[in-house]
Amino acid sequence: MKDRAIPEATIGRLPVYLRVLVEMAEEGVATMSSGALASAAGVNSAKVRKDLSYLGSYGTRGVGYDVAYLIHQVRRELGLTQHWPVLIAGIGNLGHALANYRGFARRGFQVAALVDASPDRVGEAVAGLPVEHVDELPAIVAREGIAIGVVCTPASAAQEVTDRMVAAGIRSILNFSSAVVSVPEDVSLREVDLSLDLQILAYYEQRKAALESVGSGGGRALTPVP
Amino acid sequence: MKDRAIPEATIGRLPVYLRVLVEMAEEGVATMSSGALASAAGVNSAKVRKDLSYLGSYGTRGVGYDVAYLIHQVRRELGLTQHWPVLIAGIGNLGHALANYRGFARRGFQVAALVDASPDRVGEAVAGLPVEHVDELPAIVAREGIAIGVVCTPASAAQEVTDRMVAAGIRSILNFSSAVVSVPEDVSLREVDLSLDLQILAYYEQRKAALESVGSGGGRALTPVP
DNA sequence: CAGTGTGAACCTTTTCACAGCA
DNA sequence: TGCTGTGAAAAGGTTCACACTG
Repeated sequence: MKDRAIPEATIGRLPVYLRVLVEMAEEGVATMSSGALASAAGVNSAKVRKDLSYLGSYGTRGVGYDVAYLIHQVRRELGLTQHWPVLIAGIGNLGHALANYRGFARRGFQVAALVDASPDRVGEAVAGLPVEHVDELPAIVAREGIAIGVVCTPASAAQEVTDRMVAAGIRSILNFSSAVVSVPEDVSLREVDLSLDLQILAYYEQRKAALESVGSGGGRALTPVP
Repeated sequence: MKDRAIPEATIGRLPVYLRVLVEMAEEGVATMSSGALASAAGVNSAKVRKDLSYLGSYGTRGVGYDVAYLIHQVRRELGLTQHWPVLIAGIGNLGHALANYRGFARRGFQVAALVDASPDRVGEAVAGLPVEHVDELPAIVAREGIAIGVVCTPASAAQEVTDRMVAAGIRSILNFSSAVVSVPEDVSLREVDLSLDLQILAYYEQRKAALESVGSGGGRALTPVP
């Protein structure tokens, strides 16, 4: 291990390792080698070792890593030893689904409040929580100690609701709306586009189809490509 | 522009550019510079130019890019000029939300079939489609010409339903279940973990909190870090 | 002796900087 | 003059390979 700077790429993989480790712990596995963890996480073992070495030297040569201890260390590094109250804005289809999603709570993210701009939805109960009006944001953030805001509104409302979140003191925002929004420099923002990976799959699918038609019917026969 | 190999990093950004371009086209913008596109997409302009140069030389020096023409080129490259019938497996909260998600259809991905393993759900109509039984997969894939399968089942069922999709001839799979699944080499697979970005935000949030406590109450005062 | 931890080599991606064109 | 297209430099990330250790 070295200094305090963990590469971004590693941070992005820690949640994956954590999921595997927790699963293994539940199955009673006490110890795991980098190779085993790698194949369960879908990466290679050198990467696992390098990633984990940024957290410290928590492995045992000739044996592997203690699963329970490593879970603790990864959680600590990611900041998952504390609870993070989350607010969801925009209770449409997706907001609904996320409010009910078990995976959040399981990882320490408690959905603590829901807001929407439509008076029709305000008052409705979703996932055991009342939908409140977006005008209440500052009060809700203070009341629940909201740390992270999740934007599930239509694209047209995304920037406005983001601005309101920032004004209410939220400094980490996860944006599911398909609109690019901007935030002040001290606010963390991540954009998730549900159709992005579908588009990437389409690219590779098209590519496969192109290769095949060359190989079979199309032009001259060619060596099939990896 | 050079040969036929577009870097993966670029492929991942093309959908973002496309979204911006379509939005601009709708607002009547005819021409856009790399700088304008960059700031709307949240990247820098050199990256935009390099990315677009892989598609060909479609810009005009001193002017910028023709929005409509560029949209066409990006769509062509991503394979979005054709339609891709999509099947969703696992009609829980998330499956429901995705079945109703407008963003898919808008980008050429028609949700053409829904399957579930629970007899309770089979027959139910969701988003105007009947939920069918997962046993019907081969018939459905043939009938609808399914190109892409989306896994929204609980983690425990993910590998099985994936195997069934592969057996039925699907060769592109998008996995929303929080389980790592494996597929044969000729099948494309992408994993989306909805709580991953939340965990990454937690990491940075924790970091900000740590820096602050050092700056104010904690130890010696320190220069605040970017 | 199996498996970690890590420098060093390698590859990919980003950024710079500027020549060249509309 | 303003903005593209692109080599070349820099940064970042991955993989190799092996010394070292429980």
